Amino acid sequence: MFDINLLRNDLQVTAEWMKTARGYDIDVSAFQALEAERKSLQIQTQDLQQQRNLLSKAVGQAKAQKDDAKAQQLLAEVAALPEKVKANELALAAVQERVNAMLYTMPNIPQRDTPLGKDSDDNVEQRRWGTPKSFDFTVKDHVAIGEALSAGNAGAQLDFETAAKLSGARFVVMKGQLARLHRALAQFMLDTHVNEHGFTECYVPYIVNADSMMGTGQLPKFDEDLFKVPMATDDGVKNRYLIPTSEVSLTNFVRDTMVDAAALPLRLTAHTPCFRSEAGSAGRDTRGMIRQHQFDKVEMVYIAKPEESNAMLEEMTGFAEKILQKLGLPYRVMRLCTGDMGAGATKTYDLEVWLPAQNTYREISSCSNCEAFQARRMGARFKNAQGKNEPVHTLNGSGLAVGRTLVAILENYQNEEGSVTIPEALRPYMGGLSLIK
RNA sequence: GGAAGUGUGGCCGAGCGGUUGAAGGCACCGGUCUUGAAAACCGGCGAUGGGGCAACCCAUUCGUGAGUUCGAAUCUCACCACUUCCGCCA
Repeated sequence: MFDINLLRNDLQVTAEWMKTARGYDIDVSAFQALEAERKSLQIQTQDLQQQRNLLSKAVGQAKAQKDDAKAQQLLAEVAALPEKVKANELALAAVQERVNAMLYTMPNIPQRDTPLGKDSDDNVEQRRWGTPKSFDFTVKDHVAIGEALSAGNAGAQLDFETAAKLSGARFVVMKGQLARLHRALAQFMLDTHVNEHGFTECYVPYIVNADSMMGTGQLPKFDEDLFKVPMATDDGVKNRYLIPTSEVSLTNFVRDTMVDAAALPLRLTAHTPCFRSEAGSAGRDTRGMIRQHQFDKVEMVYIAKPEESNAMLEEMTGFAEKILQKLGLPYRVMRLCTGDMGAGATKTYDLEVWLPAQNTYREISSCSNCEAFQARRMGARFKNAQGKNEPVHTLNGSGLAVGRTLVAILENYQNEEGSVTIPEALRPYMGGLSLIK
């Protein structure tokens, strides 16, 4: 949720930056009018409430003193008040509702040093690691490689046809060693984060309620990207939602809680499937495993103190890079420009892995500092050094997207005769196997 | 699915329709004592929002939402969550 104090205290400057960075128009005069209305209504309402409270207390006192005449007189005096109070309360709630709707639908404010830009073309490269291998044969893409690998009498190791029969487009079936490689990747990532990076491994629900989706910002604005699960309750059917990322489950751990300051930063990780309807991306990446309705991801979430959150973003990004390094996959780190950042983020690094068949780098991880945006929505706070309650900062990043990592391994480690070499780091997870063929 | 019960501040826990934001305890902060610490003792201590330059004042808040009432933590209804027992079950 957008910080209302930025609008109250620094409206012009905030509006200008939001326009420049997000192309988002804050209606300055509408906000000021709404604030003025809220203010006068609130003062008026509270004044009426006070009158009612004082008179009611007096009634109690009179009755305690057995002064019935006085009590009757006071009762006559209050009689008209409750109705007025009620009317004012309703009007105030309506105005506050409008203010909230505004704050809940606004994207977060990017950090000031964010590179300006329209889309991914304007992202700024920070560094590269590894050198793309040169092949002395024509490289195949992961689809061709995987479909040519045999799982014996079960058919191809990578099977989109069967997946389409079962579920439709944008799903995949993996079999045999490829399925095992997929599992191995998730195990390897999780183990690395837990054993070397100090994360707590978590198992989390894949279906969450609307409050959780609201907390991390998927709702109310991005409803159409979510898969809904109608669940019967005593008063009808209510939607729950399949998680589009375990960021939702992990970050909402701290919803409505006072987090112990001494416990910060919290480093949480989980391996889960992610479900995305991919509404509006018809025609993009239709071939292969790059863009699916269901994919696995190992997620990293931090709950941090405000003063350390940017440093934690660097740390988290480094941990994601570590996975790629261990797998020997060339990548580059991009600082996202204003136009390419997600709505909740103030600062984001994307990791892009080299895909030889596409002859380009493709996103495999995204690490963001959301600052207090989600924490304000969630009511996640801690006691700061001054003893005041303050929203925590939340960060999330992929560490990594498992499906896309599998794609990168198939393509970068392919051999001329169609086999795929298994990176050293994964062999312990593959029973010592060094080659898929 | 059936039955019963519970939901109060950072945590535990008391609470009669009336000056109850709510006893008590823990934790925390300040102080006394001590070479230092602990213990003991004294004092302070919820949150959110609003008004005010400020001292301060006001409103809201006892799972959530409606309702009864001049007045609700307390009464009524609905919902949510949790606990226990029974049934079913990977």
